[in-house]
Amino acid sequence: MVNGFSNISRQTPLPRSFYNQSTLLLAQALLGKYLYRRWRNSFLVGKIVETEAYIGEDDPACHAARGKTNRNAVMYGPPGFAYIYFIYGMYYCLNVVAEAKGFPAAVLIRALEPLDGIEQMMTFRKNRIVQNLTNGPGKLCQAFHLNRKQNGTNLCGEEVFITNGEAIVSTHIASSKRIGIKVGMDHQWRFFMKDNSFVSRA
DNA sequence: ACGCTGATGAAG
DNA sequence: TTCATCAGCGTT
Repeated sequence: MVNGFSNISRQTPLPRSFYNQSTLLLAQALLGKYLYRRWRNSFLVGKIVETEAYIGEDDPACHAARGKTNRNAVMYGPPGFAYIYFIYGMYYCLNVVAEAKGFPAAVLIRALEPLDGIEQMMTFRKNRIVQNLTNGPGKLCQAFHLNRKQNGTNLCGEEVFITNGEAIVSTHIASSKRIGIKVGMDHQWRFFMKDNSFVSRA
């Protein structure tokens, strides 16, 4: 144990092929996976426990609903890259680009269960309550120090990546309407772990 | 329930 | 250039 980090050996980043699949399947497949963020030769690590799918130009809630712009360009690129955008004047949200190049879709990472580097997360969040570090999309970006500099980052690289994590039983996954949007409410495209206390809301 | 905060993109 | 909007959070 050095500087609050344990010395667990990290797993191998998931390959690009993992991200090249249906956004709805990817959103569920990401549950239980581990998000790694390199920080000063150590890693901040969290288990993904809540996601949302945003799928193509026909999804009115998707940032690509009005076509390609500078802001959403990463979503139109190849899968397995980070789409990070600034929202509400003060927060960032982390998305994982899904599906083949040219089709704009992504999975929003909405909540994590902190696993390693918790002291560093507390510093970034200015909050010492573990429960309150990563239970929301803006919060987890603050805890993992993710911002516009990481927009477009290759998730098969060294700085930010996702590993196999833990196997999840499908019966432990629940779905609901997506949170914080006013359109596209006809879909249940939010997925989360039942009974995990780090999910952003019940 | 509301204020904070600023990038975004559509309208003019 | 102006303006409403916004995939959130913390405090009331």
